[in-house]
Amino acid sequence: MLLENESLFKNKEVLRPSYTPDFLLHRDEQINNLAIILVSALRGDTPSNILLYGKTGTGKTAVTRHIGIELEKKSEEMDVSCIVLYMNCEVIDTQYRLLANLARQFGEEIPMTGWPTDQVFARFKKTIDEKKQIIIIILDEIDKLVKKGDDVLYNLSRVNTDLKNSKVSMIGVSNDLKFTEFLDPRVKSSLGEEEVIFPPYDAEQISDILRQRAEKAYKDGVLDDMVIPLCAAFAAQEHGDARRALDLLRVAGELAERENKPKVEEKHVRSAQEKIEIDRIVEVVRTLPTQSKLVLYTILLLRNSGYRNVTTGEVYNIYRQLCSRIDMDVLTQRRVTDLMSELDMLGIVNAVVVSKGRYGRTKEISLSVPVASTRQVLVEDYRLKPLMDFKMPMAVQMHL
DNA sequence: CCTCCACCGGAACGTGAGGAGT
DNA sequence: ACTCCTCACGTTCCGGTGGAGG
Repeated sequence: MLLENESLFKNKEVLRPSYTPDFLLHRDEQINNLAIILVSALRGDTPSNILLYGKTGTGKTAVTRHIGIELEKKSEEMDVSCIVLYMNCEVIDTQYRLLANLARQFGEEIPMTGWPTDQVFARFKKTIDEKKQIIIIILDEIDKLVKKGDDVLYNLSRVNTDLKNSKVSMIGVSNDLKFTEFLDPRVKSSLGEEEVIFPPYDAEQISDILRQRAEKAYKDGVLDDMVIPLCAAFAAQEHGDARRALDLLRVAGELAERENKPKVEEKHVRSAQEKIEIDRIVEVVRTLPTQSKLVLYTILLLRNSGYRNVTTGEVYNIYRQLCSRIDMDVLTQRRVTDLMSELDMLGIVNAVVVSKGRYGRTKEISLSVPVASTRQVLVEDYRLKPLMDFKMPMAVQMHL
C-alpha cells in the first residue's frame, strides 16, 4: 500500500550532508583563496598550512572535499604526485588513531591498539618518504582533536624536517573560532599560516543552494513556491546553517509523502521545523546522565501538578524523595543547581533568578519542551520506570 | 532605609576512571 | 606493569544579593 505511492523524490541523497555537489554556490571567494594557496602543490612545493573557520553548515567540509578532489585530478593530469587525505577528528580523536589511520592509507598494517605511538609515527614517516609526493591532510573538526592535546599537531607540523622526498601540509577545519587559544604557540603559528573564513549564508544564498539541490533531489513541480524560501528563512535565523536548510527540505518532503500529498507545501516545512527540533530534544534527553534525568523528571512532576513557576528549593525537596524511592544517591543542592543550569544551557528548561524579597532569592524554572513526549522519553530509562506511579506528597499538592 | 530570607554561584578540594609515558 | 596526569563528577565552604516587609 505504502509502496504503491509514487515518491516525490528523484534522489534523496542529494539532500544529505554527506553529498558534495559539483558546483558550490556562493563560496567562490573561499575556493579561490584555497586554490591559490594549494596550487603550489602542483609545482611540487609544499603549500602553507591552512586553518578554515566557520559555523556549522557554512560549507567548510563541502569546500575542502571539493578542492581535494579537484587537486588530485589536476595533479594526475600534470603528473605530480599529490595525495589528499580527509580525516574527521570527531571519529578519529586521539593521536594514536589519527596516525594509525594515516599510515593505513598508505597500506601499512597497524593494529587498533598495542603499538607505542612514536613507532606508528615513525612507520608513517617511513612509508610516505619512499617516494616524492605532496601529502595534504585535511583535519575536519580539528577542535575535537585539540581537546585531547595538541601533540599530534605539533608533531605533524614539523614532520617535514624529517622527510627527504615527500612533503606534508595540513588543512585544519574548525567551527570554533577561538580554539587556537588552547594551542601551543608554535603549533598555532605553524598551522595558521593562512586562514580562510567562512561567513554564514544569508537567506538569499541559502535559497540558491536549495534550488540547486532541489532540482536533483525532487521530481519536477512537486515543491510549492513558498517551500524553498521558507526553508531558507528558517535556516537563516539559525545563523545561516545550510545543512539545517537541507534537512528541512528533506524532512518536509518526507512528511508530505507520508500524507500522500502530491506536492510539498508550506505547512510541511513548518512541521519539519517542529519535528527536527523535537528529534533533537528527544535525543538530548535520552542521552542525559541519570541524575540529570531525575532532576528533569522532578521539574516535570511539579509542572504537572499545577505549578507555573518552580523554584530550586521545591525541586530539591521532591528530588530527594524521588531519589530514595528509586535508591539513588542524593546529590547536594549545590550540585543539583548545576545540573539545572546544564538543562538550561541545553534549552530543555528555562531558569531565571528572581528575588522574592522577604522570601529570599531563587531560580524560577520553567519547561521549554513538551511535557508528554519528554516524560515518555524519561521513563524509557529503566531506573526511572518505578517513578511512573509516584504521587506528589499532600503538603506540596495543597500549595496550589 | 535596613533586614534578612533562600538561594546563587565562585573556589578549592576529593575521588575514581582512563590514557599516556616509561 | 607501573606511576603520573587529566578530566568528569561531586562535595564543602562561604561570601554575596534583590527586594518585600518591617
